[in-house]
Amino acid sequence: MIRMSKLTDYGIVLLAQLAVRDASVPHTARELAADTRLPLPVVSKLLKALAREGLLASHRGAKGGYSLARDPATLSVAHVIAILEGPIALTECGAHPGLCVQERDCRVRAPWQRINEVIQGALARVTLAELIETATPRVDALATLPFPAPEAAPCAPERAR
Amino acid sequence: MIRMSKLTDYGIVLLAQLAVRDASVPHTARELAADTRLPLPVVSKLLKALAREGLLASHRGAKGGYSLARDPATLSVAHVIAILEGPIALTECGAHPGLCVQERDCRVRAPWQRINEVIQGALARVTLAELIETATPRVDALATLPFPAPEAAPCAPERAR
DNA sequence: TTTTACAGGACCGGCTCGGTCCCCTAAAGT
DNA sequence: ACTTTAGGGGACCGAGCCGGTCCTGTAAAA
Repeated sequence: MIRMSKLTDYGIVLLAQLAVRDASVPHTARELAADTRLPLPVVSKLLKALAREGLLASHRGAKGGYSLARDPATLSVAHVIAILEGPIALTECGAHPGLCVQERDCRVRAPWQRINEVIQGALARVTLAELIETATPRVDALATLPFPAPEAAPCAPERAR
Repeated sequence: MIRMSKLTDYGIVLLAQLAVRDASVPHTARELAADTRLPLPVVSKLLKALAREGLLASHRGAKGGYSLARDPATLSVAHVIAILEGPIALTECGAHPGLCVQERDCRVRAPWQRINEVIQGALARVTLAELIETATPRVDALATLPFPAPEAAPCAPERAR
């Protein structure tokens, strides 16, 4: 359903949790698992990946744990997603060009690319810092959207398939 | 990778194909399969679903086939996606509230909802008619984006995981 | 030198996705 | 009427990925 994987979601939750905690001391996987009520092995795996990718700094041994490697204000959601689950693209051809038989002369390819850019852009403009602001910021920003509004979308169905 | 399913992608391609062809006569699944180079059974299944959902009009029997049930200019991509793969939501809790243990007191829930709305909005503003315009329209529209730009996203990695 | 905690794997069951097949019914043509 | 065309609605199925577990290192602190 145009979902990102749960793992990625968890990863962001973990980063948010770290951003909220005392930054001067590392936090263990166990701790974060408890905070977020996620299974420890999963948390562990995620933290390792995030550390490997440079988003977290890891500290081994007793009194070890993980801490944010950068300012939450400079870390975009898009970045995290890209790291955790690869390039952001709704369509196959967006992520891995050259696999689709009809890529040449596909009538809808170009517009999809643009849609992808829009989504990528939207995600790139949200920082970890913003995610953890409790007050919902700037609701009016939603009013401004790219693409013209043809008739304000009569499209809010439920389930399907 | 924040993908929609191939089926959905195909569905949109099929709609686009129909929008491009002569609207005064129905087109068969076989025809459309040939046009799009997609396997016939898949095309068939998709067309059935789209017809059932009211996006296409179906005509049985000899000289039968499918035709668009509405003006391409009034059909949003978001609508098609919603029909073909359910509610648009990046996170589980967006589509099916009440399943996540940490939904209460989840620190990042609200912002995600807003991100979902942005994406939903972006998709809602693209019509089938726009998808098939060959000339790429309005590149400058991308400049205007919701959410502030913290540092214009240094995040275009490749692969991962 | 013992304990704590990360590093890096392998591994695995289940579910969904992409794809196929089959039998039925409706509409045209003859 | 009967045959042909083409959609309607299923069931079905294999492969792949996803979410989750586990185990064996190794580094750092006490």
